[in-house]
Amino acid sequence: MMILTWVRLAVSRRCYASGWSQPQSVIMPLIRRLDTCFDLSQADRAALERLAGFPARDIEPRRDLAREGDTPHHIRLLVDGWACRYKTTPDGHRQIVGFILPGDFCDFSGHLLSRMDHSIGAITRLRVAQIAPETLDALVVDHPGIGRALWRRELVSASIQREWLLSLGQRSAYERLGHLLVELFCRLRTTGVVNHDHCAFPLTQNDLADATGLTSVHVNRTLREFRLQGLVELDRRILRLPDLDGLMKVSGFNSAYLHVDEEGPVDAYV
Amino acid sequence: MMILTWVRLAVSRRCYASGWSQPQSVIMPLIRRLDTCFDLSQADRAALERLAGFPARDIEPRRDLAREGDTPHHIRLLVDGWACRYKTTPDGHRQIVGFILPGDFCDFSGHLLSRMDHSIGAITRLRVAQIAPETLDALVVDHPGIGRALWRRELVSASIQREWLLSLGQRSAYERLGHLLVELFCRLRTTGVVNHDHCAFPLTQNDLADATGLTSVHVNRTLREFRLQGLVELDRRILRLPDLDGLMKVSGFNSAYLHVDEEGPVDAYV
DNA sequence: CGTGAACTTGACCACTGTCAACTTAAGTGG
DNA sequence: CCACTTAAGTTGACAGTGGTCAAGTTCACG
Repeated sequence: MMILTWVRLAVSRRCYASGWSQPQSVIMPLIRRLDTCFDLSQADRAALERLAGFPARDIEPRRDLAREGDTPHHIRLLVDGWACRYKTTPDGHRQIVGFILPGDFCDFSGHLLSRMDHSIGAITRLRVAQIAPETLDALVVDHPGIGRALWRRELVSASIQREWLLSLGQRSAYERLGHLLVELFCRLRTTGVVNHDHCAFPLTQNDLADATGLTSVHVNRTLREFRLQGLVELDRRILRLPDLDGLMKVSGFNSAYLHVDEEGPVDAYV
Repeated sequence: MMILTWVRLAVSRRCYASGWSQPQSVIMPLIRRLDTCFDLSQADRAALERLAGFPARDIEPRRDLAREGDTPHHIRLLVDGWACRYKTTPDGHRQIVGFILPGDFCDFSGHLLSRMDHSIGAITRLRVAQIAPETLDALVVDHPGIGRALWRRELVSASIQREWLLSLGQRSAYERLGHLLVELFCRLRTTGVVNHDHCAFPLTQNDLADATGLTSVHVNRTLREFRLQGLVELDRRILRLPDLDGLMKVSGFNSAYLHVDEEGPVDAYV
């Protein structure tokens, strides 16, 4: 109880009071993410750290960062907060197709493809750094290792999308929701915001519904079942997974698709 | 396993019977695909054409090219035939997460990520060219335009995956199946195997079910409804869409996500 | 305290899955 | 050429997962 209260305060400070990331650099979340997954040389790290002073700005929660059809002119790096990629059908149904966590790029692909094929929405208040394409261009030319790491991050995103397709197509509501919670928990660990068995979790049941292709009513029913079984506690924006292994088991979770701690081939081209 | 024998020129009877064009060279499908979508310079084209004599081999229909967990050592280019990417749940349900058409690479991402996070299965008999990573490496170093085109192809694949997520999560069985048929029809046009309103279509109703997250029984029922409405005729592996615009309408199809005929930013980095 | 967003629950039901039997098509060997 | 075999397609009866609708309650915040 005491712990939960402390975390809640920490969450508020982190997500809603801007200025959390002031003392640190805007680039730290990115470095941390690349570090845990890939092999950056000292020179690569140093080059990245030179971006530390990059200007960042805040985005209000529940606002759109980009819309389908936009042509992005900057490459935006999420420094703090949660965002999501989503698409809508002509008749207005929304599907969240991915979550963007600190250290992820927002419109990396939109830049190469000239138009966004999906929208990006802020879940919480966001802190976003804008990087000019030329800057990133120069960086990857001088440091192929960084370019490779960034591309591998894109490929991991594609892998996660494939796992979501498996979830939406073949898993039951119960497995689907459990799988998503485990995935987010695992990904959050690499950003260092998980304490033991719980973490800040700003998604509403409606967000979870849009991500799993369920209705919020059914998400609610499913969460109740998880709660009764002692597998998930989700209350006041705090997610607690008291039995992570058990939850992984019932949701058919295998972390291989996240490609964590995986070395790429040494001779890989950029 | 290197047991499979290399066959240089044999094109399967089945492929001819299905009405597929005979490939002049192993690299033509790739050039055609890159050409229709992106801007290749004359030098880029020439460099690609120098790969024309690359050895290709045939794969039996319904065999796996790769399995989840494999570490691919070649980059394989599909020259002729249809393949699919798929994943399975622990309890054996299969979800097709994408189709690989002539001119597509099979294990581009698997190479950079060291392990396949999904399997690749042959739908028809395949003709596949194996390209050594070093060869492709040298190619993209000498011709950044090719590298950019290849990466944009990967990003288009990711975009298609997102559209599938929208389908699986938010569209009805009817819309979902119609949407998939239109998508495949559009993509096949860029490979030049579509005649007016029909084309060879080797997918079984079971394949369609695994791709749409439905059962084959329900795919059958839905196809019947399309047939009665004069929107789809699918018989003996020939797909006919007599009213493409009508089918697009009822399935909520908007081709923007395929990023066809889209120019990227001129200053894009590789 | 008041207000709105988020959450919760129950009653009802439809879209799609399951099961099973049958038909048709395509290939195989005698 | 035909009988046999097997995969693919077709249909009906029935069931269940998850959606819809509607009425609450709780919570966060001004």
